[in-house]
Amino acid sequence: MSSPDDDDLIDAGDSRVPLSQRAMGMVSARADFPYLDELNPAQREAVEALDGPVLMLAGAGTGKTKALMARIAHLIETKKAWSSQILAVTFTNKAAREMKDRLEKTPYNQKEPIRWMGTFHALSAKLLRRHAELVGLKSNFTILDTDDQIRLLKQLIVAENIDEKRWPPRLLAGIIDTWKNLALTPDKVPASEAAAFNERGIELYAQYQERLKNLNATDFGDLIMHMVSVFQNNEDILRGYQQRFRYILVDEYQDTNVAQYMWLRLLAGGHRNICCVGDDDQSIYGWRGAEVGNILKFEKDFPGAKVVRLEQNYRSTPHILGAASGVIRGNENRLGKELWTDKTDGEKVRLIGHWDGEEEARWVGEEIEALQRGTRGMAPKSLDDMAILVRASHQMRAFEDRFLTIGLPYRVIGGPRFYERMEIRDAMAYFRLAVSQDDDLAFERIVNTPRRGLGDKAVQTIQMTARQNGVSLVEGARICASDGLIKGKGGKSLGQLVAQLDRWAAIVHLHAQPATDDDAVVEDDGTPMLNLGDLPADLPKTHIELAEVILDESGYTAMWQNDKTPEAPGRLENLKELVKALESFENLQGFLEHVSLIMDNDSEEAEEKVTIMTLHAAKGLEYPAVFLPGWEDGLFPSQRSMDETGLKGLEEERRLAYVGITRAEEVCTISFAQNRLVYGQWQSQLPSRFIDELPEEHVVVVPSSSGLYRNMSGGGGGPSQLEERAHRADAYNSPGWKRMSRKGGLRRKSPPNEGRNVVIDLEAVSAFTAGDRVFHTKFGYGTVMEIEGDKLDIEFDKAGAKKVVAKFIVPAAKAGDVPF
DNA sequence: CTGACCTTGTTTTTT
DNA sequence: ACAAGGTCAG
Repeated sequence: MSSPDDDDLIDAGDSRVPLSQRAMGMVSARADFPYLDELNPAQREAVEALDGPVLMLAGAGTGKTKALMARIAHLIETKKAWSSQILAVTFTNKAAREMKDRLEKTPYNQKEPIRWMGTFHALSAKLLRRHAELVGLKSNFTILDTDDQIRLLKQLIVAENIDEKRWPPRLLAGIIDTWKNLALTPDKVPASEAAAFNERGIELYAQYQERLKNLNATDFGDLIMHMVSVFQNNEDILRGYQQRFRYILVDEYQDTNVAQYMWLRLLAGGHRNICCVGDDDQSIYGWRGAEVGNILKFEKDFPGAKVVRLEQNYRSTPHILGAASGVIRGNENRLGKELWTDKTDGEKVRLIGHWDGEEEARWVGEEIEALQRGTRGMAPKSLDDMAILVRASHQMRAFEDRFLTIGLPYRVIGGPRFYERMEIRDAMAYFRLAVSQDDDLAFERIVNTPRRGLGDKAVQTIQMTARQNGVSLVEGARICASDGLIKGKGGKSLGQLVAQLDRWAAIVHLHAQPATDDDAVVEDDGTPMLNLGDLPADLPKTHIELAEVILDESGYTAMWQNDKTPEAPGRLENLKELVKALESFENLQGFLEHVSLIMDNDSEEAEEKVTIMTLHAAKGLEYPAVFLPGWEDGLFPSQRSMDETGLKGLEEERRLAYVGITRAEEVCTISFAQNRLVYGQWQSQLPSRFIDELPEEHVVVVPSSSGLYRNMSGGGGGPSQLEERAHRADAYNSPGWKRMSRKGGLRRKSPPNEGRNVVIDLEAVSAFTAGDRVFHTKFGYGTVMEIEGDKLDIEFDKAGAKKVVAKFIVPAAKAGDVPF
């Protein structure tokens, strides 16, 4: 296990603190600090204001990372601080890694890297491991993810005999999270909050915390909240860290929640050398506890704070900036900032209305191909330079379907993360058990995976036995197996499992060696250096081999090898990748400790692809060409957001629109559809109110094939906006539309423009006859058995029999070709 | 214990 | 429409 004190507060770094006074005299000629010359005046101001609180209001694309890097360089070059005295906080591992990479590339890269650079959670975990006992944990506590958290809550709810229907674990998890985001321990939850979920909620919260303590575990929220408690209740410890971290840098400050804010305030409390970088106009995570208020009241919280605005944008054309500014101007609650640029040329933001979502997707596909060829006098663009940003992930489907049929390569960002995948979590549960047999959650997860004939009943018996004897589930299982409490096949396989667990644990024990505390919060690249020469030859020699053995012996690998579903090969592939990831760690323990906090899977693909993702996922990214589809009231701004949080919600949606537009460098295309399939029902849509807010002089309306959207207005403000919207709504009440919608009825399967589709479908169907060999992008190869209407009955080689709409099918011979 | 049905709730997502 | 999660019969 790690030695938590190895670089504690009073390390060498602190005893030879470079006194600021001494350093001050040396800051004079700029020639000493050439990186300052690369900055614009605002950036330089932010960089040179090293002492005292600073708020860097950095608009989209204004070079805030550059300024941050320069600031770190400046802190070190002016000898204000050693790198070990700088605390740099980010929200995502990606941001932390990026910062680290970029810093390494600067010529001012310090001899030693900034060790205290990482996410709130990673840094908190690192700190909490040193002080775990103060909140009733051991230093090797495990960090549960959301899935574990919910399963635990579910157990609690069931144990308490509470109706699961009325109080779903997910809901309770959400409420507890909210409280934790506010740094409210169970004893501090105010009565007013309690009313929201009945007193029972607090009770359950307290029980849940108790249970976590017993499991020696934390959830994500705990990491921050526990550290706030530690700081609040232990002045000496707090003072130690205040002294150690002489300079604090915070990225994406607008995303901090209350608990994180307290965390920062406590740490910055002494010297007040805190520099927060953020953009109130890009605060889009209010729904998960982020407090825009934190950034809005910075000056009040840190009196005498210097506020620097970075407003020169290096990313987008003037029209794109103009459109974005026009939209964001609609928000009341903002500090105020206006982006500007040196650039002079560039196209206007394009706006187009479509008949329905399908047509929208088709049009975007064509536009992408046009951009690829080079259009409107622009040089050809790579697919990597284009992105489609949607409000909700279900919007992606239409694009995926379309791109699949025309063979346009795309990548979807988002979706389940690597370590959230079932197979990865299962494998990890095995590893966790090998390392610690006390891990009840892990045991529950894998006890019947692969199938061992141990269902609910058996698990209940094990749980009862464990509880009666006051031991872990593994011990309980051991008793059940040996005492024959579980009979037959199940009992036998349970005995086997326990024996295997013992064997793996023994091997882990053999491998055990004095571990070194690794300080790389961002990433660990320690190479495995095991010295296990004295192990019997047939035993796995490294943790990597052990992992393979575990997956093999448990039958887990075999389970997927025998699985016929098309996902199975991918899952096996993921398992291989997981084992490979072990290489960067010294042992299983080290791996497990870090994986919950740092494992991402952004593997770089070689092929050029269009990116499809949500607006949220796009924050911080930029693309030469951006498509913003689905700008329809109710979808964007989202109805739910407005219903739940009213004006606040609407303003956050507007910021989302701002984020979307400002992702674009050269080409920005906004679109909406007049009809959309919502929860299986056709709905007629109104263009988004944000469209009215786009200044006319920065927008050009593109004629669409359905031609229903004619008069584009500038949003002049005032009552005319409503009029305009109503006026445009007329387009949807045209005789043609009325006829369509009446004909469409409620049960129609095809969209209101059925005529066109039927033709296509029939064409598509007629291309096949029974017995044809065909290909489908998701199900693979198969044989046509029968034709029913526009659907084909296909017996897929891997995926079995399925009915598929003909247009998704390609003759096997030219798989990948466009079907029409 | 498992597979076939039925009910339910559908924004955004990190750690 | 559709996926996920729960229920219930074999």
